Amino acid sequence: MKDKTTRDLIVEAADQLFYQQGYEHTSFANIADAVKISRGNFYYHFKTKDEILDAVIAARLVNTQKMLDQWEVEGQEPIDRIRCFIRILIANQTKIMSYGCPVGTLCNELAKLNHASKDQASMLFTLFRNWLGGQFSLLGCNTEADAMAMHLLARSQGVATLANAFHDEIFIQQEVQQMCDWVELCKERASPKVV
Amino acid sequence: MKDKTTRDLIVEAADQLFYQQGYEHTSFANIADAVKISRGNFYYHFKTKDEILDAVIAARLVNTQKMLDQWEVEGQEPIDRIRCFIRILIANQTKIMSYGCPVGTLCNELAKLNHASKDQASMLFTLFRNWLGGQFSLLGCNTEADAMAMHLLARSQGVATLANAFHDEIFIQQEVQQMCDWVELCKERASPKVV
DNA sequence: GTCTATACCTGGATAGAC
DNA sequence: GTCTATCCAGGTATAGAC
Repeated sequence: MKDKTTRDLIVEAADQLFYQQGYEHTSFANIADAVKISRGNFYYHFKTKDEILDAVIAARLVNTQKMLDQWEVEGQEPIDRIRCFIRILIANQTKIMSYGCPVGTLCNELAKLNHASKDQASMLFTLFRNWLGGQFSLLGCNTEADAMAMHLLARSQGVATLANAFHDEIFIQQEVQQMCDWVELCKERASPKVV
Repeated sequence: MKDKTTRDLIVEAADQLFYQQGYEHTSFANIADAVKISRGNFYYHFKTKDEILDAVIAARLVNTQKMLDQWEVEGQEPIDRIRCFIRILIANQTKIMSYGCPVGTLCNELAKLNHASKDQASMLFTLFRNWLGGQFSLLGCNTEADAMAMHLLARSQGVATLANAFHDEIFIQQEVQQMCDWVELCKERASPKVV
């Protein structure tokens, strides 16, 4: 269970490099160097570059789902769980300022390439969307739960894009605070405290 | 004043292609085809691909400034002008759903390439930021004007990213409406109507 | 200013030895 | 399963004729 196969190592390295350099800009040589295997060996594990991309997306889907499951445990109330989501902007702020959001930037790139796997990449967003939608439902925002999930997802995406462009972590923190306030407000509107 | 030079045509074609396909994915051959000149001729006008990128960014800066100046004329009140900004999401929704925001996606790509011109590309955001900041100041939100500009910029970026991933124009329209409502609220808070 | 031809390199992909 | 050697396409860039 502990030692990773070469295939796993390739996927892991590719995942990182695709994030940091972009899919197209990352060559087999780059990945091979990172894993410390020869380029030829590569093709034993993956026949094409597209196959690696698919494997990377699949791995991200699994890891994302795990993270969501984890938040389900960590956050007692729906509002706490939503805050877990918002706070990834803080937790990952250094990376975000350098490379943007891993999901958003990948979707952007694949859309421009009109790549066959672009819809698969969007599934990463769908995972967050559905999970957030579920939390907003639990919060009492039944009819608008999905719209609110999309709204929050969009705001966090925008923050990542601008934080990347301006390298501004104060901005991230301000916006995170505002998003938390907004969720709080949503909750109160959905089930007003009886005073 | 009317006939465009070959250089202008190259910049125009490159601008479009960089937007639709991304900078890296666009080859000289692509641009040459679009302009209907030979690849060789290319190098008479630009020595390297980076030079074309710089020219494209410079052109976008000029065009963006023109657009902002235009909004200054079109919108009587600051709030009308800010609405001009918000509504580009609607005006360009088809393109946005296919290729995302031209500014955000370019900045993302150049950041990953760690390209020398990435800061120049971010200047496009700065143009919007400062202009919006000016409008929010006029609206009466003096101390927070810049933060509000950044907030609105971020929200529109996020909307573009998700609209691209989900190809959802209803979502764009809903979010545009919410942004307009938010600006309205900002205005009222800054200078409350005396009833 | 525009063209053709071409040099040169990188990157994806294959073949076959070990 | 991993390696070396190699092929081939495509992309940047140059030279030089017109």
